Amino acid sequence: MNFSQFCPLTTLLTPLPYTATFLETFTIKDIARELNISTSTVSRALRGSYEINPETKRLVMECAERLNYRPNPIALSLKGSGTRAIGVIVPQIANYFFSQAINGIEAIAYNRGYHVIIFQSHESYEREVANVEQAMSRRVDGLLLSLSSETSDVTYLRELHDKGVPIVLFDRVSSELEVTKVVADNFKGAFAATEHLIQSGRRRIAHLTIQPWLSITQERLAGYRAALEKYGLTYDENLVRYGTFGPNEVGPMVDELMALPVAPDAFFTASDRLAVGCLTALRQRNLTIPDDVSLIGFTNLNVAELLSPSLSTVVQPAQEIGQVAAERLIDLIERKHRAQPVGTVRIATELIARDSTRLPEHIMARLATASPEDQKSKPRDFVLSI
Amino acid sequence: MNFSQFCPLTTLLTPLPYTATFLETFTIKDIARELNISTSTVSRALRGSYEINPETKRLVMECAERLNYRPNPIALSLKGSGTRAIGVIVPQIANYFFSQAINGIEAIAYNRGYHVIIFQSHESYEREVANVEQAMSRRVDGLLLSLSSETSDVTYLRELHDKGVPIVLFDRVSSELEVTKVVADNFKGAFAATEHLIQSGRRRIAHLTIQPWLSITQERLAGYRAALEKYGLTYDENLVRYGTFGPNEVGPMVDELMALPVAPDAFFTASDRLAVGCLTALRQRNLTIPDDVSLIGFTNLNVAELLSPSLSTVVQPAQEIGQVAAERLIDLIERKHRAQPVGTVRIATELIARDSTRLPEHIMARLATASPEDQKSKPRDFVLSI
DNA sequence: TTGTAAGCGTTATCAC
DNA sequence: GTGATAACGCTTACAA
Repeated sequence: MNFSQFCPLTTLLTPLPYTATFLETFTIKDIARELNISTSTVSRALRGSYEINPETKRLVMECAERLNYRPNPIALSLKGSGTRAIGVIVPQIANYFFSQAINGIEAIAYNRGYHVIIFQSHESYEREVANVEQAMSRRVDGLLLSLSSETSDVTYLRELHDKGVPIVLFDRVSSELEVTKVVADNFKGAFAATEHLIQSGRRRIAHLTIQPWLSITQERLAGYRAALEKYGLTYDENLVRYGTFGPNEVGPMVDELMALPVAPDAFFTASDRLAVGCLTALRQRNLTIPDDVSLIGFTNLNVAELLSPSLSTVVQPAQEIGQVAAERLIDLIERKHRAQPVGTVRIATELIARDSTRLPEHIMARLATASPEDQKSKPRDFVLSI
Repeated sequence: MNFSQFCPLTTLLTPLPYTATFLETFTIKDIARELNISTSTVSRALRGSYEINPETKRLVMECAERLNYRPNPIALSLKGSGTRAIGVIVPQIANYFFSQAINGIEAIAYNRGYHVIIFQSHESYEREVANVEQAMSRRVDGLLLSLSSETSDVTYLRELHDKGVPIVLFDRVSSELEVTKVVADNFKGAFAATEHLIQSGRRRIAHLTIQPWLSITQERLAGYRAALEKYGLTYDENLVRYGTFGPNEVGPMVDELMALPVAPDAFFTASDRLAVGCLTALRQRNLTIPDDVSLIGFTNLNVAELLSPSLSTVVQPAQEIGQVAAERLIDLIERKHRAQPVGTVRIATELIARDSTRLPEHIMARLATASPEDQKSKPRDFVLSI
């Protein structure tokens, strides 16, 4: 599409010059042609680089403005000046955590003039690699990714990183990669959740969680154990279950746990799905909250709100994680910090406690008067002897 | 990065030639240089166009394979052969409907070799226009969009469409644009919801809905009215409320409605948010479901599941809408159908009825024995005289 | 059947 | 200060 096509000479001579409308796309060539100067001059004027005649510059700017000139990002990319696009690879978009994270990413990216190209790995290692390759072939300026649960070998990312490609991991990170990472403070979150359950009078806290090899799983488990330890409760591995539970698999798991010699009096779940699955299972089995058990989830705010008032929760700061991750990545891309310290940023989680977690007051009162030994030795009595 | 850099001549002469590893990026030049032929020959061999010496072709293919050659999509775009990317513009990613829709879009796009570039309008007309402009400047092959609630003037899209840019609208569509549209069957969905409430014994059904000028709002209202009419109930505009309610604005609305001379005995809400807000408001006011009122929402499946068993719902087929929209768009881009009929595709909605909507059996029984006139004349008596 | 050269929009490196 | 020119990776007339 050439300028002359829209702006015949006669128009050029009129006092009111042709003005571009929405989405007509002009190039520096068009500007050069109208002003009878060379494209290089136009280019220079536009980015104000070399010393250029102020008058020429003014003319160029004015003309560019009038024609609504927009540099062609594709040509820029070909020249190697970056695409101002970042690739985001997540396991699933239709997962509240990730869609909120993407929301945060997009907000930052937009403000800083970047675009977001989304890829889903669908929890498949192979597809994740393909996605990365695709993103690179589109010459994204950087990569933001949350690893698939299948991914254990990250050498392909290390190669990339060694080649200088800016990479930031978020949420699902790998300890085998020395890149910037942004995660929720899973340890503190799990600690707070467990502590809250203990302070609510619970002693046998089951923990339903996801794949054991994920860093987030390990951190949460560590927080859970640390809280138990602080209150002198023994860690019982029978109470911890790992997996990729479908909605109908949580029920049997709950049954199994409730059939233990000493059944749990609380559940701490590690995800939206698990929280919902567990809640449903408990309801179906006519177990009431908080009389029979407590439930606390590691969930996203909106999900927690939907489930309210049944669910106490540790809120995952999904959006903020996305924001911080995007910020760090773009800083890296633009080399804001010559030597950005490669480290892990932990975003604080928030505990939202609902009454449903807490034992009824009269039982709490009884608990308070019991000696600590008493509490430890016969914990379930206090809870289920209602 | 040149081939010679990785593949010194000596290597070339060995029986086991150099093989590229992940993400080394070679060009047709590299292939040409290694095979001592011209880049054009390589290009032709690669896309099998002109008749080319089968042997040459074989050599080229083999070499391309070995070097893991990937055409540079940016160079292709510059040539004007399309970017194999589609722009998706939605009001909000972190909205379950849209994230599911995007999920469907991405799935189809991936299968057909396209990438998805996401933009959020944040319900702002201005930003929507900016997004479209950005998408076009990135030379996306087509546009998939769901209009912001602020958008009433769509001439900018008409211009684009007239220029031949493939466009498909989904969910939030405009009647002023003659493009392919993909929407949920809002009329039937609303009809089914309303009918279900009526069949569950309700007679004064309030309808909380979103902005009145949106097509989806109008279609739903039409379905609601049609169902009322079918059962001989009069339409009362006092029972219909429009708006962009925040979570704390639904409560007062519910109060207002319950304070009407003849209060509603059911609520039909038009979105996740409204359903949740309404549910919360009812709970806070100690109104029980279904004893006091019924509630049915126009929501997404996962949200409904989260709220289960409190909420009967008409499920929005978000993912399928995304899939169909993406399919139609890519068909358009690839001109599968020379003259694709421009029309509106309506994806069926599904009614999920939970017991919570239905009046208790003994009341239903009383209702059944009452004469139709009786039912019409004193509807609330039947419902609230429990 | 293959090679040469122009061009897509832009910037950088030269000259002038 | 400004204008040619080459280059980015690729496709495609046109020539050979």
